Amino acid sequence: MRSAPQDDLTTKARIRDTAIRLYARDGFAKTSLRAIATEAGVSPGLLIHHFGSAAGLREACDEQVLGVTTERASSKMRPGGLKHLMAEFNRNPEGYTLEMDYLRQALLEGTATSASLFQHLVELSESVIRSGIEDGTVRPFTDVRGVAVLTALTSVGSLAFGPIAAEALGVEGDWQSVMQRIGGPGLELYTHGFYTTDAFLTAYREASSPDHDEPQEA
Amino acid sequence: MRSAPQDDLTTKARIRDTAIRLYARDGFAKTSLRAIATEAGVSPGLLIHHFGSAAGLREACDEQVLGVTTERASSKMRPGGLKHLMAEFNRNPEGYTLEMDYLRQALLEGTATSASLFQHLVELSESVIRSGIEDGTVRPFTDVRGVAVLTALTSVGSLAFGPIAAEALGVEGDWQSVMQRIGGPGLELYTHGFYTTDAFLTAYREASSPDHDEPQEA
DNA sequence: GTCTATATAATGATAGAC
DNA sequence: GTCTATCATTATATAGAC
Repeated sequence: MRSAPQDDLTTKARIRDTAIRLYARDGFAKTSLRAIATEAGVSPGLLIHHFGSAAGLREACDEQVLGVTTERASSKMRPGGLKHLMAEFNRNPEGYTLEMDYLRQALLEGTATSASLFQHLVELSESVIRSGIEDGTVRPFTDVRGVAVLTALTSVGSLAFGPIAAEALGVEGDWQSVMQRIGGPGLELYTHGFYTTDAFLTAYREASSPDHDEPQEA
Repeated sequence: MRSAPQDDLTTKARIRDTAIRLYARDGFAKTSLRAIATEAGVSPGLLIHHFGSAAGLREACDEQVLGVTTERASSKMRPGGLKHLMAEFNRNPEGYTLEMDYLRQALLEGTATSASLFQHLVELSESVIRSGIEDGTVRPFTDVRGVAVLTALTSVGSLAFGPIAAEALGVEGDWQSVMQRIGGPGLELYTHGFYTTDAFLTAYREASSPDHDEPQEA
């Protein structure tokens, strides 16, 4: 589906796609209009002509990437479709790298886009957890939203710091390799837990029980 | 211990501390020498005089923050001291915000510093897990390093995206609030697991058993 | 040690020819 | 639609006075 990204496109679209590629690779702050123009084989002024400003170009890129991603995600996101989506990702991880790398940079940049992205991820996690609790496959957590935020944090952490984690694991490559390596341990953790004892949890609960509402002082 | 950061310091040290504060608050890319100089009440040229270049100042700040942090961490990191460190953090979260915010920015920036930081975190996680396995409080995971990387990813994810997660949780404040809110759910997850059934884990293990070494094709 | 003044490079953006 | 030329701004860094 992305066989010929260079041809059969208007110059404007070609500029936008080049920008997405460079943004995804080098980040937003380090990617200048000149660099994009050179890479796309046009003059710097043309970018302004088409997109009005650097911010305008950035917006167009955001719109494109978010559009492609959410469309792809929602088309696979009917009940039980999450598994399907993960399977498709495993079948063809390369097909998702561009958008994922772009979203990674957006996350690291920390603007409104990333906040909205994280929000969506939490909502998704929460709905998955709730339906899991209903059909009995997921434990009935006392603070479902808290768990949703925690899993979302793990997800964005893996996305954002996958390249760094790859070094730590000694695997070459980027976050895809990390995802594959971490899938097993993660599933093990999510199935059997981490601790073999309730001691830590009960200690924590006692410390934060109503008669100790200031755990700092205990 | 940080009662009077402005007084009783050489001008050079005062510049450095001002830089750390601005870097921690606004990030490295968005903090210019001029901004630091103005905030410190000196001329821009003086920063160059003392630190040679912008990169030199940055290095001095890295060294200072990493020095303080690792010293503080290692002094508390004798066996079983992790709990002590967390308790101290809970007693006085504000005392750690400056260094944490700085490290957060370093992580988000994604340079060599952040890679080294992540490495340390993985090593720490792994040693904690291994000693936990030895004394029987932690499950004997098949891939200890994988679990260590996963927990490290969760940690840096929480640090890096705490402010964003705070919005999603509706709590005001930054990552400290998130940490406190997430502690309970995390402990619950780490004690009882996420799923109520082994089905997902066994399915995964069957899919990646030796006779299916290419799970994409299965 | 500290300042002022200036050099140099890179950025986003404008104007107008083609 | 596209380019060239230019401007204004901002950044780091230098030189030399005090």
